[in-house]
Amino acid sequence: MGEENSYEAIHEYFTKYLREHKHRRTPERYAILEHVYSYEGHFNADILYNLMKQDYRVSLATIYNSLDLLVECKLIIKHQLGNQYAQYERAFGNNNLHHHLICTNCGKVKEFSDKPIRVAIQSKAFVHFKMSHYSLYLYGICGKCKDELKKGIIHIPRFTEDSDDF
Amino acid sequence: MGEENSYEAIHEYFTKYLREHKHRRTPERYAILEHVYSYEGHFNADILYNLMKQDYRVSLATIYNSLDLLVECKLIIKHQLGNQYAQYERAFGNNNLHHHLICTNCGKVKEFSDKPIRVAIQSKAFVHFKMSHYSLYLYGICGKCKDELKKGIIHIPRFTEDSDDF
DNA sequence: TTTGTTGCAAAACGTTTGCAGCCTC
DNA sequence: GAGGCTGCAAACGTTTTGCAACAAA
Repeated sequence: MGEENSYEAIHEYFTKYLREHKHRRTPERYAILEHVYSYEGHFNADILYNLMKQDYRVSLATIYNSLDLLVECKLIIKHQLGNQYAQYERAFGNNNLHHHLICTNCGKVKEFSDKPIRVAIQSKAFVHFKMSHYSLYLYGICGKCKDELKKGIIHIPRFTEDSDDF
Repeated sequence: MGEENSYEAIHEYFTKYLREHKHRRTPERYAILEHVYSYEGHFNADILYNLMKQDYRVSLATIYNSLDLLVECKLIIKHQLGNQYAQYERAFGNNNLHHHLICTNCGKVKEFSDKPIRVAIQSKAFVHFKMSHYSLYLYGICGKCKDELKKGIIHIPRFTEDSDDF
């Protein structure tokens, strides 16, 4: 898609995708796209369902169905960060070139951006694999939890050959 | 398994962890650790359960309970690659310094290793976040599926385990 | 003895599916 | 008019939980 990330461009892109794949252009699908693209940050199916219920009659099944479709046409990105709700975020109009920090203690998710990492990953090529996108999750302990856990810290010996100094 | 010394260290580390956290050293926990550390590659709770059932009386609940414990003490790594079974792999004695290629068509998972990527990620430091480990997943289309898609075979929503080279 | 852990079964959870009717093409 | 899509509810598959019995501390 072009670099114009206005909502009209998104809408048009979706229309083109639906038409080319012989999927029907239903009002539900457009309503879902609209809500998704006016939502800042990460959301899940339930959040979206409850948000939409306020002013639109839509079922959870249709939400899931449409989210799949939006993932398929790369308008949104799906993250499975645990066995709770899958998380989604829009792919355009958002700063989507980010990675995720996940606190293994409290489960909080934060985003960060890092060019060297991005370059290293994107310059990787495979003979028998065509990369479309990637997800990088860094797990650890956030500042808040670090303070709270200070009492019970145990020493963890490293069995790995490479030592990692963060 | 030819790594007697290694396994002794693992066993000892686990014992220390259990003791320091005031968790009981039950035969089930050691049996699970043993099976996990003699399993090559990725596995899930169900695979482990069925494997252990053959020569050990253990319940799925205890499997899950113990896997959590092993994740907690960093003896195994957990991957949530979709909303199917969570996948685990041992953290030591294995080449765990790898990333994952995931085919978005057939769901096949393949490992690869890349030093520049590893270095870029590991050299990253945060003020309010202490990284313990990370997961990098590259999504795309594997060679096999690329060929099949070319011939018009559409979507194969299957999760396979056989390792073809990417 | 105390109480953390177990096996078992049932419940919980997010997601998918079956179906009758609706609506896009 | 055909059949893809919808809402609804029931079913699904994975994981967690409640509980009585057990066993490690």
